[in-house]
Amino acid sequence: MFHVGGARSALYNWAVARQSGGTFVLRIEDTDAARNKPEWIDGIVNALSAIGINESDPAFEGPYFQSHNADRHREAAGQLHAAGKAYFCDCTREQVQERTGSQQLGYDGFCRERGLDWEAGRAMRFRTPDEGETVVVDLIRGEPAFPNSAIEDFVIARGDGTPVFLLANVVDDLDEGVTQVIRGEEHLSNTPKQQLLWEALGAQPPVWAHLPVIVNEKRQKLSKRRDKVALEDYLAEGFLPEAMVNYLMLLGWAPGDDREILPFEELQQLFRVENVNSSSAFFDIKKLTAFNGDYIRALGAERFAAACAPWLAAPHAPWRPEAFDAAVFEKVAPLAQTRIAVLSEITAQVDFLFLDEPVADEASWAKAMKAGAAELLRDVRAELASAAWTAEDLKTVLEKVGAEHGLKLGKAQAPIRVAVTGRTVGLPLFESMELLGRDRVLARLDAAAERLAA
RNA sequence: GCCCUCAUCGUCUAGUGGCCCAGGACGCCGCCCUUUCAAGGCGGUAGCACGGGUUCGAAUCCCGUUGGGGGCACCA
Repeated sequence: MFHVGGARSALYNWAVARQSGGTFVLRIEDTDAARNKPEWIDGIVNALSAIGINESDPAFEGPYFQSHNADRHREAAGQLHAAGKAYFCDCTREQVQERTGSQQLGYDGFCRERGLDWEAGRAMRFRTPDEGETVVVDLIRGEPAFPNSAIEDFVIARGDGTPVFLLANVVDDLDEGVTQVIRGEEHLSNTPKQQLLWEALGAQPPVWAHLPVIVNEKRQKLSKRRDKVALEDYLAEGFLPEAMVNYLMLLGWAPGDDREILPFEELQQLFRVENVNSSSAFFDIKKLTAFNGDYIRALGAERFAAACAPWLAAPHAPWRPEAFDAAVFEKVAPLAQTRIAVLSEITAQVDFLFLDEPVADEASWAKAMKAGAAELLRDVRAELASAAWTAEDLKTVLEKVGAEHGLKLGKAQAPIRVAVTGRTVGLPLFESMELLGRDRVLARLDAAAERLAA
């Protein structure tokens, strides 16, 4: 699963990398090799590729697993210990809490001067400065300063000797020559720790850019558990990658002029990390949907048909596969194109053309089949039996019969529409009837009349 | 509890001391167009969290208050 927040970070990184001639590094950040599954990389690479971040591009570096660099992580831990910048500690959580008398206070530095040697079960802690402050250079937030006294001697290697994520990340970034890190705001508090590590390892920390988190309607950070956050899910539902990319780029940043719908190429050039907003942003599915509708309407006939294809076949399509007629679809496609905002909606727009019987939408039926509907249906049916069969002719017929019943076209078409398409709203009626053909239209009118009589 | 951070229409944002009695977009409402529904066109609704400063002048700078978010693991 690829998180939309991750997609936005990736897009921003990608834009910066391509602007500067740098590279975008894809790394699966998990220090535990046992947990690394090759499918993860495939899934993420596919998701990135779907939004235009291609593995084959020279700006793309990786992908690889962090755990593959485990030896280097250990080496760095050893280096820190040898330099006296880290020490071993055998305290348990309970012991620390007992000494400090608090669950909130962090580690008390008990083992700092004990000179413990490595032994299974002893963690390695980094010796943080007692005074001064650590200043983080952040392109989005300025230079937040963290008092060193508030940073406890944190663990950098576990009791089994394996380095933790915090250290592993620094070592990898350092080895790869990373100079700029664009990541989520949730990492900001850990940044001073990482910077201390960079410095202890004798290197210059990178410049950071901590993006505001993406939140739900309750203003909480989007989470897998309660929110729909998988990029793949949105794509699978019929959001176009281009629309998603456009929307994501604008979540926390704006090009500056009043334009919003822009191709990625242009957004990429206009993008400036330092102009990214610092406050959290709400993931607004309504606006995403509006963007998507825009992108759908801009599609050429061929691309639109191709985009719809998955929804016109099993398992999405409710009709028998052999009932689908591509030529018919091609004719109504332009009419349907302005009526859907998400591709999955195409099915309900055209289903009456391919279903043996139109769907029975009871609300529509109740709304349209009022008093007089039966008579109208009967008279229209009689005229239609011999009328010329073009949309224009059909309209003329209905206008005429409607007038005889004292109805304007808008009112008269309603029962016919429900009888023929099953719904009160949908594609233009006469064009639909023309495509459906006389036999099927008459049969449906008969069926409706029958139901009305019962 | 401690540390960090954020604050412009409901939402995403423009705005970096006068161009702003705040602009755009989504949403919502209305009108036009119209065979329904859309699309399209036109119009409307709605905001600088609060309180103090600084300044001739503040959405913009400073301080405070309130409210929100994130982090503080031998998780990543």
